[in-house]
Amino acid sequence: MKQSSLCPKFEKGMQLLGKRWTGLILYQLLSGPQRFCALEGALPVSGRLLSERLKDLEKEGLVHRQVFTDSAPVRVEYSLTEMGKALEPVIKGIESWAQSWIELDAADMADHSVE
Amino acid sequence: MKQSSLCPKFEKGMQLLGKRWTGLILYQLLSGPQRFCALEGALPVSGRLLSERLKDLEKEGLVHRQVFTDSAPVRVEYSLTEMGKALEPVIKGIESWAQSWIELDAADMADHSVE
DNA sequence: ATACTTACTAACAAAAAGTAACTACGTTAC
DNA sequence: GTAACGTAGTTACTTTTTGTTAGTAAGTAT
Repeated sequence: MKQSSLCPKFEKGMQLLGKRWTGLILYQLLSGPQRFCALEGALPVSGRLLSERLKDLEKEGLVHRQVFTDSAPVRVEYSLTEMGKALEPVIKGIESWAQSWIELDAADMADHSVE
Repeated sequence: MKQSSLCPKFEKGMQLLGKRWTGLILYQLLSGPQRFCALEGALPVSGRLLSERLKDLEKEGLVHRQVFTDSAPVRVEYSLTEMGKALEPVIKGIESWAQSWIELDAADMADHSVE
């Protein structure tokens, strides 16, 4: 293992956001608490990975998981904690950066059609 | 492949930043143009991946690659383009978020010592 | 009883990352 | 002159992470 001269907090934060899907999941949750299947439907991520990422995010304190047993079938709602909400300006920043600078090529367009 | 309802530009941007090391490489380059070996030394990333990421970032237009043949051994300097520099507030935002919210556990500390 | 829903988990194949050794090319040391 | 060194990578191989598909448990609707 190599040593780095970076601030370990920053490095850990980047490692978190630098995992596939994490950013998009947080972005989805910015619009309010959502259920597992809603996230699964909104993002091109499989249930397995979504479950894994949500578990990570819960463990790190960015996301809160609440189970509703009253209604059936059981609902599970995910929402942002204070820590998660604190990332809003960053995520919005990425969004507006992408709007200004990213251009799409044929491959990207293809990714957005159904197979 | 699944379809997503997200803005494809945002999704592409997130996919870019959501790759391992991309964020840290850009962070390093914020402090000025740097050579390959400087980046390799500053980050806990191997030459193989660093080379791969820099190639990606160059292709996407975030990073500029300049070869100096005058001096020997040949130097190669990487620097941020306008597009790359435009990410500065985002990266700084992640940095200050991490400072405020991330806490380190034993595992993270271990990652920062030499093996 | 059977099919359906939600929220997962298990098993396996494919892709990406990690590691170590190697190349090319000119430079300097002996 | 040749052996070792430094830079900027690349190749070959292993391990880890993702992606895909199918299956589970608990309750509901028909």
